[in-house]
Amino acid sequence: MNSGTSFSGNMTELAATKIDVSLFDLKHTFESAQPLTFHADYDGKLNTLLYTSGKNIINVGQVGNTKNASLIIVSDDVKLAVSDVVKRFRLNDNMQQIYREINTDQFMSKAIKNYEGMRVTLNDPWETAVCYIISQFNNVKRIRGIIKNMIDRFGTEVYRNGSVVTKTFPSSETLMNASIKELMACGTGFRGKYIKSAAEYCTNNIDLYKLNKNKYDKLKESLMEIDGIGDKVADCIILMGYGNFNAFPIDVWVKRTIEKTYFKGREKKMNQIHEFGIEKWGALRGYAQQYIFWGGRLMDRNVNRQLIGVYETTK
DNA sequence: ACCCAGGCGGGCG
DNA sequence: CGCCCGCATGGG
Repeated sequence: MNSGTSFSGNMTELAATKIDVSLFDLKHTFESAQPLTFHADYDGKLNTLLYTSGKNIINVGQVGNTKNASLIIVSDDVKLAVSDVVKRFRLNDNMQQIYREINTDQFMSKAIKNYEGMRVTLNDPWETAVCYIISQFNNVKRIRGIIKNMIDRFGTEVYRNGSVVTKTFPSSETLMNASIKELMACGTGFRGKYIKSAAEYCTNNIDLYKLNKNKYDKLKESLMEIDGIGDKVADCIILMGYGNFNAFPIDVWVKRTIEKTYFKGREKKMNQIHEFGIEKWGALRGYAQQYIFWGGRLMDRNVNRQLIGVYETTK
C-alpha cells in the first residue's frame, strides 16, 4: 500500500493508487462465476474491471504475475475505493495458509496450481441472493446474460463526468415493483416469480443486512425462508454474500467432481458429501469448494467450453 | 432433435 | 423425513 500518484482523466482528476498483493489473480477470480463476475464490467483483454460501490465508481487493473501482483485502483475517492477492493477481494486473507490447509491431495494441488490467486469474493447479500436464485437449473453463460439484462432494464445509471459509465444492481424495492412478465423478459424463465417474491420478502419481512454472518445454522435457516432459496443457493449466499466459509455449496459440478475424485465415481447422497467436506476441509471448506467447483469443471475433458462461458479475451 | 445447466417447491409415500 | 417430478430458456 503506497504511492499516491494521480493522473488526468477525461475532464476531472481521478486519483490512482497502486497496492501490492501476493497470490492474487483478477482473471481467475472474475471468470469463476461469482456474483461480482456475473454482472461487473470486466475487460479480459486489458485485465481491468469497472464496478461501483455506492456512488463510487472504481476501476481496478492487475499488473504483474499472480505471486507478485499489483492492483492499480482508479477512482474519484481512491481511499474509499482501496478499502472496498480490499474487502470485496478479501485481500487480507492469508492465502499461503489457506492453500496449506485446503491442499489436501493431488486433485486440490492441481486445482490450486491451475487457478492460483483465485479469490472467494465478498459481495452484497441481496445481489448475491438474486444471482444464485437465477443460477438454479441454469448455466453460467446464461446466468451472466440474465443478470446483465436485469441491470440494463432495472439498474440505476451511474455517471462520471456527465456520462453514464455503468448501472448499479437493482434493489429489492425496485424488483419488488417489477412485474413477473418484465422479469421474465430478462430471460429469468420460471425463476421470475421467485425473484419477485424474494424481493418482496427482503423488503418487508427480513433485513439481509442485519443477519449474523457468523451463525451459520441460523443464517441458513433465515435465508431458506425466502422463496427460491434452498440448501444450495443458501450456501452460495452465505459463502459469497456473507463470507462465512462454513458454507459448502454442492452443485452438479461439485457433486460430480467429488464423487469422481474421492469415491471412484460412485454416487453419494447430498448429506454424505456435506459431511465429506467438513471432514476433509474443515473450517475452510467454503474456500476449498470454489477450487473444487472451478477446477473440477475445467479439468473435465468432456466439459463444454461454451457452457463455461468464460469471458472473451481475444476480440 | 436431444441434452444439459452453480436447484427448488410441491406432492406423495 | 426422503424421493420424484415439472419447470423456462438457450446453446452445443
